[in-house]
Amino acid sequence: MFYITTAIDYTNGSPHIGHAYEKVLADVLARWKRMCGEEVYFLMGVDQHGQKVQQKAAEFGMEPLQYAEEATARFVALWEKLGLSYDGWAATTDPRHKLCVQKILTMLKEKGCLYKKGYKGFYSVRQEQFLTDKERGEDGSFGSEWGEVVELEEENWYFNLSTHAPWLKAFVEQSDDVVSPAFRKQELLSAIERSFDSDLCISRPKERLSWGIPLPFDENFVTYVWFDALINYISFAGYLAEEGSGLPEFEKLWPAACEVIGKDILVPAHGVYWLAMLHAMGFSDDQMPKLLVHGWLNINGEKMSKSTGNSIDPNVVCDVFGPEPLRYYLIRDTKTGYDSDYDPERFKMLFNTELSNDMGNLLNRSNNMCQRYSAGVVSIGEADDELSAALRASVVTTYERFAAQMNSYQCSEALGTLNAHVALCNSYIEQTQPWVLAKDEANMPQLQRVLHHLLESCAHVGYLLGCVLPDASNRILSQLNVDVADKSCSDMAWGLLSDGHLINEPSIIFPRALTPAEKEAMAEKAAAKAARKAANAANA
RNA sequence: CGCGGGAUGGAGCAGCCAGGUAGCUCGUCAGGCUCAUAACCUGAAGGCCGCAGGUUCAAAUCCUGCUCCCGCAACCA
Repeated sequence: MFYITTAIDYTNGSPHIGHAYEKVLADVLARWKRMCGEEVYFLMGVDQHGQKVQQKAAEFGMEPLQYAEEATARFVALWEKLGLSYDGWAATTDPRHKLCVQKILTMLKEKGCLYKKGYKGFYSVRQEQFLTDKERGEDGSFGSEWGEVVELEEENWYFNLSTHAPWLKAFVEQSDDVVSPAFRKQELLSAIERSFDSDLCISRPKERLSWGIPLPFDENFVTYVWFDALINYISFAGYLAEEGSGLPEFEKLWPAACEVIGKDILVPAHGVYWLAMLHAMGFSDDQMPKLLVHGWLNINGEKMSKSTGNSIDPNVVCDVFGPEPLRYYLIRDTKTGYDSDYDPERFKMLFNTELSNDMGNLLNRSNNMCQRYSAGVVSIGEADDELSAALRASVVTTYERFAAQMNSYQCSEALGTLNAHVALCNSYIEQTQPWVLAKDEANMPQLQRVLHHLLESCAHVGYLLGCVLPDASNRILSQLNVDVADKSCSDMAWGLLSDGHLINEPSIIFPRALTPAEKEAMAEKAAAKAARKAANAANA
């Protein structure tokens, strides 16, 4: 079982393109594992409690639940649009989740992991949060942005994080795959150091914050939103679930094979709090989830932020380019784990070159020639030649490389592997020159061989593309009249097309995205080239 | 000395862990082809691999020091 989760998005605003990237990445991995024949459970969701939601709701004169549900609807609508194939939905206001959180709190209290303590500090009434020395200005006072600051003393419940720190440090040190990419480990280890001398406050007094899950043993408090949110990964996997809850069987899913998160929430939330929480609940070392940490999509090298107004709305991008081109761009132009830069020009370039010119055009020209020279019928002969053998060998290595790269989360590189085979096919056409072969009936066997090799290649490309672009994959395979629905990746081998196989009419899979001005510029360029050629011919 | 990431032809990146003639995509230029979405194929130009030392027969790659950029450290994928 491959249990994959994403961070649950906070419902205090609208999704931006970074949210979309994370979900598409997880979806691609989930689809890939399904293609490999593995059983997959893919969980996504929303984090609906907490202060920011309560504040936002108040701003709009709404109840927190109503506000959270409206925000949730915006996320769900985008996920629909992007074709995400999630199996479970984790909304933290779900009663089943609340029950699980409360059971865990009770259990931890019984185990002696929770305690109540007073805290005295400076509190910003406007921002509704405690301030630390870091918020103090040069002169030691708090800036005017905090409004009225009062010294406040209150009691709260704490989780004994520091008690688990030595275990956590040892666990992370010896593990070579708890977090990937590996370079994040150092960052995590230094964050763990900081947790040695401070416990985690896991409650908020109700008079300050009511929008949360009440502590089962102290009605005056609600649960801190991170403590609530992190539990979604197990609550919606069926942990401590009641009979008839409709949730999955926990023992089948856990531990999560892959929890996809952004680099900002590795520390302290997932790398420290979450692992320590699980350990406190009694999960053993081999029951710890694996974290896949991705980078950020920047805009012109700068962090995307609502305050500077450079946030990109994925809905708009979908409307302009379509959801699948967006999926392709996000995966292709981002090296998993690192930051990347959102650039509409590169977006168009990658789509037009790799998908339209190379892959789409390959299918189109292959299909066209098959229609023209062989009435859409594939025939398979006995003879062979070196170029064709090399093409078949490439299909084998393409599967091997693609699988290795996807299994190590290098999705962009996997698409590069696919493109390399496409380029080989285009080169194969130039070398075999089917349009020349077609001129002489005697060359028919060779021509048939070339067409067969091209179309079979296209079918494999279309199949592998399915984890990133499911819709385009279906269109390619249906054009080739190939059904691979019940095949897993390991079943795939040369021989999808049998002798006499009939393919369907060609149609453009990836129409080039060009503005009228760009089209005109291309036409001019082509005309100039033709004119130059004519002049050369005249000179000769 | 807080922590992490980055600096490679005009642009974006790979290569670095396991030293050995610098690779990919786009762009530019020149050819070729006409099956195809004015697409495709071939070739060329363009880089002293951030700087300075060191180790070595040999350094983009290992070591030391430095410079510059980005992020985290403080609700935010």
